[in-house]
Amino acid sequence: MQPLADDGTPAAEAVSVPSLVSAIAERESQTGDERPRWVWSSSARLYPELLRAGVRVERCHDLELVESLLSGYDGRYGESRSVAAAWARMRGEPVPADRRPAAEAGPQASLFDDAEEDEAEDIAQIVAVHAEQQKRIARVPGFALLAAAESAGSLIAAEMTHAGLPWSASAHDELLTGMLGPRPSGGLRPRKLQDLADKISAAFGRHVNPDSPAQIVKALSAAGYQVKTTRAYVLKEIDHPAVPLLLEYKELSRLHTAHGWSWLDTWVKDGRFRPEYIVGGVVSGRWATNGGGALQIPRILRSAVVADEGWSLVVADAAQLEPRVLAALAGDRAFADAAAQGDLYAALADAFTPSADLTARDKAKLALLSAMYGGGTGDAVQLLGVLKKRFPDAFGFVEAAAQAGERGRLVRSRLGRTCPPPSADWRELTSTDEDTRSASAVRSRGRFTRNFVVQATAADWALTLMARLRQRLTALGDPDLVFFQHDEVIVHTPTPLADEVSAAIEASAKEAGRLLFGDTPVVFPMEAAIVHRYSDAK
DNA sequence: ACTGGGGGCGCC
DNA sequence: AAAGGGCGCCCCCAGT
Repeated sequence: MQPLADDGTPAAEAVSVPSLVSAIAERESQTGDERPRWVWSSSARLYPELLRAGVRVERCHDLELVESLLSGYDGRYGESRSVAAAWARMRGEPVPADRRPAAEAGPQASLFDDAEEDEAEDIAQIVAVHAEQQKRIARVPGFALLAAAESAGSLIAAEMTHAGLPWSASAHDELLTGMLGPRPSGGLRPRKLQDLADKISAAFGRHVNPDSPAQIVKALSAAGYQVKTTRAYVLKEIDHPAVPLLLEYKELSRLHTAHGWSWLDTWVKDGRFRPEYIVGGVVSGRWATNGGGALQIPRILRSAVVADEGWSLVVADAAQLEPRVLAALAGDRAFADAAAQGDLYAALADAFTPSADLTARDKAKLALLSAMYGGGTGDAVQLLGVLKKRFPDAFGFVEAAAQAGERGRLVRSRLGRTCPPPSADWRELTSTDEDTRSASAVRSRGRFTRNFVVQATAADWALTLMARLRQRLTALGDPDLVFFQHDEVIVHTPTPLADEVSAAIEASAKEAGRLLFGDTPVVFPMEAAIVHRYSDAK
């Protein structure tokens, strides 16, 4: 493994060093311009080992992530993004198979110790692929920022795993015990769940496993209620004594299975929750996680996220991010004026008439969500009409994205992240003659591209925010980014620095807006709460 | 015994 | 007329 320090010299010379970790540490300990942008194949594979050795790097260029972005832009999705594959493609040679299947190419693989093995990266390939990527990046406005932000994200992801989210196992355990009863031994249900299961069977007058939707459907049918699914919102409409028990069972059962004691045993060590974040794991640019369900932590468990003594959590989320992104993207003057306000939905409310069950603000929110997600049943049809009339450019922007999708075309985020092309199956389903083509497949693709432009640009914004914030936090010293969930961040900081962290977050949010959209009236408020427990925010 | 699709639901 | 974006994780259950 031979990362290349790209310090501006056109042809870098290869230098052998006795210890790569030490060599990187030494360069990073220098000041200002002496610190390079490290060009390497993958932060996910290489950076954790550096962090364990106590070395942080300021900047990098992650060749694999950038290769994914570039090939996606060219409409080639899912092809191998390894340096060797990129090298072969640029020379028109046969693309070698990945050495390791994607599933094994995780960050646990270490490349520092076996530079002589076949894992060794060829520095000539790295130089050439990097140069080629630079050329491709320069052709697309915004892509330089996207590549830099994605690469910064790859550093942040590894650093967040390294730092871990402060997690109180005892608070978590107490919460579970309070809600479920004492921790059961073996594979038994906790007492509270078993009680509910017994009562559910009693209410139906027959044995019913509440974990089995099929059994619930049958039991309800026997009781005279025909349902197709047993989702909570369907059950809520049914007047049967088993229903409240089932709803309570579902909620507690989910807590137990997804974030119960076994989760605690598996994921929390030494007061830290360390999920593995997957940068670029979602096509829209959102992150995914591998194991731990880090992006689906139930709100109730936020009381287990507790700062260390003398430290605080600075919790901040972007308010109404996606509609603001739409406003900035669409350049709709009237809509952007509303998005210049602290409460965008309230600012739109005067376009809507309140009804018995919905305020004008509720209606504005519903109309916007429908426009961005492709919904629009019942009431929303009329609300969408209002949106179309009052904010034609904003409405037209998402409509155009939907139409592009329905025609099989690609759409992109502000910075150029591109949606995957439709599958061969989709082309087959939608390209046949009028009688047999699948209208639902066409519409489904339209909903996807309609949402993509907004969700992916929101991800552009969030990633840019994170990159800027990371730089500001480095200047402050001790504060650690410890959590990132789409439009929300948590920083763990010595309490005396908390105000400065808050200011850094707000400044970074403003800066992200400027970097993406330039001079726009749209604001991106991101107000931070300084708390000891996550649950105390908001 | 294992696997993969589907149901259901947590988060945004 | 109806039409609801993106994920990860658990369990069930049918197929092998």
